[in-house]
Amino acid sequence: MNYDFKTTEKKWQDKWEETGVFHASTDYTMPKFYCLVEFPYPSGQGLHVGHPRSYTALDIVARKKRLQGYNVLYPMGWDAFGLPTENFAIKNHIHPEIVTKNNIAHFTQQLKSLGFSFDWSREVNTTDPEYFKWTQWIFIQLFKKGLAYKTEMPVNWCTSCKCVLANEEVVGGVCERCGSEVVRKVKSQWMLKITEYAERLINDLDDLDYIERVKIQQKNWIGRSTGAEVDFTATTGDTLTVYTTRPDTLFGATYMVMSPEHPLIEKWADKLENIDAIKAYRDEAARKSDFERTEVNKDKTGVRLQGVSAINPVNGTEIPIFISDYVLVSYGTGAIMAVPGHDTRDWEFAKKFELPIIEVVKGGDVEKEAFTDCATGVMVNSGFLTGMSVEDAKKAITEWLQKENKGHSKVNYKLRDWVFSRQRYWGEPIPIVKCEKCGYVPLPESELPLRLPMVESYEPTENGESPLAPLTDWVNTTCPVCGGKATRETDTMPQWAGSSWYFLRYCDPHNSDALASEEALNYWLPVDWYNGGMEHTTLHLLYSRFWHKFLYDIGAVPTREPYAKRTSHGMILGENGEKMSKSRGNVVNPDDIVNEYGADTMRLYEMFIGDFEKAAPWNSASIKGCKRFVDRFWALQDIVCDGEGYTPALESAFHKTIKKVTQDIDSLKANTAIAAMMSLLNGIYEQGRVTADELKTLTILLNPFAPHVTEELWSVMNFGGTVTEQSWPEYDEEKCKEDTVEIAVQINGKIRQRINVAADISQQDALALVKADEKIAAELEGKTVIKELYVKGKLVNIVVK
RNA sequence: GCCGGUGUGAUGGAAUUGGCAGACGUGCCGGACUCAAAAUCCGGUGGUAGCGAUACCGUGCGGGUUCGAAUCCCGCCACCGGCACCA
Repeated sequence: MNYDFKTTEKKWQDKWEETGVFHASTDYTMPKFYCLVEFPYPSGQGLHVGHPRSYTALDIVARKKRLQGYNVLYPMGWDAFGLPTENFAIKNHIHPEIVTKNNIAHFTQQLKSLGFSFDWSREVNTTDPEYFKWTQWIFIQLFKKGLAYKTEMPVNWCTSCKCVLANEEVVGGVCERCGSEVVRKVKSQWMLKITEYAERLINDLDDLDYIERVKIQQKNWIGRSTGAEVDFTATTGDTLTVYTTRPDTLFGATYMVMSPEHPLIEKWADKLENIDAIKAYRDEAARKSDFERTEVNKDKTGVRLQGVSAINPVNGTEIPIFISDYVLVSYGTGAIMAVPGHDTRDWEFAKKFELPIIEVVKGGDVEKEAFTDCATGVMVNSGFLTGMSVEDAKKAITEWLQKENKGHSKVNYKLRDWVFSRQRYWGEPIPIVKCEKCGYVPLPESELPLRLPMVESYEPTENGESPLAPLTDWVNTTCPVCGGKATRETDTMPQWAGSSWYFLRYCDPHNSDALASEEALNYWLPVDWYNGGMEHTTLHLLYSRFWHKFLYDIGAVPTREPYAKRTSHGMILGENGEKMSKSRGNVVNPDDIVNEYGADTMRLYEMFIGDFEKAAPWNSASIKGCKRFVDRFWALQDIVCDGEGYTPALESAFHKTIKKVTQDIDSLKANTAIAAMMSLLNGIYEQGRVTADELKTLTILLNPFAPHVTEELWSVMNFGGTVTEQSWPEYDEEKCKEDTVEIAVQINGKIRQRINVAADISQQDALALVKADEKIAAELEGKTVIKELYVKGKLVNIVVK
């Protein structure tokens, strides 16, 4: 009988929905396992074949954990605010709410057709007011603790989205989402003080089970460096403070550079003889886009300040000051001491402006290039530091600065505060009003959720205002504190807001008194296993760790960290090895695969495609192998024989396969788990029959991967109940071993023969057997044996001369 | 430039405390079934030489360590990802 996947898969999906068999239990005495995948943005394009790669992998984990007796939470929801929906809505004159609803319906149907064991009773949606009520609540708590503040500052402005972007959203100088040019624009913006958590965000990584590349990428992004702040005195009497990671080179500082935007420039305006040239340079720098300004290989430019110079605190030398756009206002103090002998950028600048270069660390040739090696150099021309190693000199000079009150050690981070406002409609309204008397005032919690007003037009404005700004009826309000005139904040939150805490809501999704009950959070947190894309490492993953730590600090959640374990899947590429995209015409639609081959085959194929962590090209031809596997498994029912337990020929194979599949699921190697089951299946067909017990074992093993065909087989075989009610099979370590093994026989490391021996044979016996072999005996004839090696169960190597 | 990763048959990929390279799948070749095709089943399939047993070569390139290297070390090359004037 052929396997009819179409009706069978639908039948079981309906049954799972009806019985709610995958709903997580609220029996908090059971051992728990919280298994999480990144919830999708329900785009108009529907599901991508990349989505099921992650969802299937953790579905396998979730299903196996349930069979092992855990209370498993494997939820799904929608990260539904965002620009594509808004843009589609604008173009087609449909409200974003409707667009979102339709997209979610489509996604839901697609996900259900793949048979994932999500707990649909806990579905969350970031655009649901009952959900974003709590997103707004968290924002208010941040505001109350001084971690949300509004400030005027230069921000990244996407010229196409007409909206500001967080630093994390600017990739290679262009907008992460649309690829358009990003320019600098001064705007008043809500900011979140993620920098306050920089140290903890780095340090706490140590105790987490994240794959190494995620940790490294987050650390690099946060960018901690240790150095010193040094106070130089300007000839105006002002203190000009710089940050440096090389305080040891202080004697080699021959000039200073301030960023063009440095505030002291304004202060010194009347003392600067060339103020016009300075202002012209600053204006030019301001006009440049981020991309132009940070282009690395461009020539150094700058202007020397005429009329003001600085005194090097360590030796009293008067040195010139420049402004140049290679110094950033937003990092350190916005000014540097330049040591051209030992910094590549300073060296280039010094060569161009013909400034003196002093060697203070021996080991290179500072006339040819900057010598930047810290490990081997010895201090020279450096007063009391001369003769020290770089490391010792750093300590000595920092102590000296501290003692002389001219500086101190200092840690800096590349991480910047998070720009949190967006000038768009389809996002959470920021629940703050501006009162003429009281300033910024949060809405009382009783007024949450603050809903989006219904509007006719939500097009972005050219002047950079939010589409909500013209709605005077909504904007004008009264101050919750004094009752006076006030206006609402019209910017909305970025898409990353709702996704920063959604995993908390799954624990208790219908709670109207709190983001989730204490009891539920105590039980479910932390997430035991979280899988998602590498592209979120410095965005969602970092943001949500920040929010979680904040919530921990105010006692709203019981754990310091949200996710105990983080893994990441590789991308599925198009058949031509390029990234899948409409414009490349290489997009594979998961619906087509499910229709043609069925969900089980699709799931197996996506897991079998290769190493889960690596990118893999789609290959239509290879799917057949998985389809054959499903059909051959189904056909096992035709060769079921009498008898119990495992047949002797296959007993060890079964134990080994159970072991392999069990371990491989836990280490995210579904590809080799499937290969092992294919091998076992081949072994069964070679034997020509299978016992009911054997079939039961294989069915349970395969169930997490191919849930439909396994349930159907279980049912037609009348094995009783359903597979989901069974227990995960156990293996016996002893029985994984074969009685006899084939070992390789090497002479001088080259294989000359293979022989069968008892698995537990001693070295002595093995060697005796080997030497009795005709071929080996002939090889050894007339040679001197120097060494004999035996690796148990693997090989014998005889070294001869 | 800095950080991380990858490189294995025709092809996707297996194999890591150093121990039989190429598991499993695809494709291809041959056979069975069929009027025929598809599907299915059986056998073969790294390269070179040979009828053959077998021999030699073989994991990006060049060295090294070792009885033994895809795996470890040194030096390169290519590709992918991230960061990038962060002092």
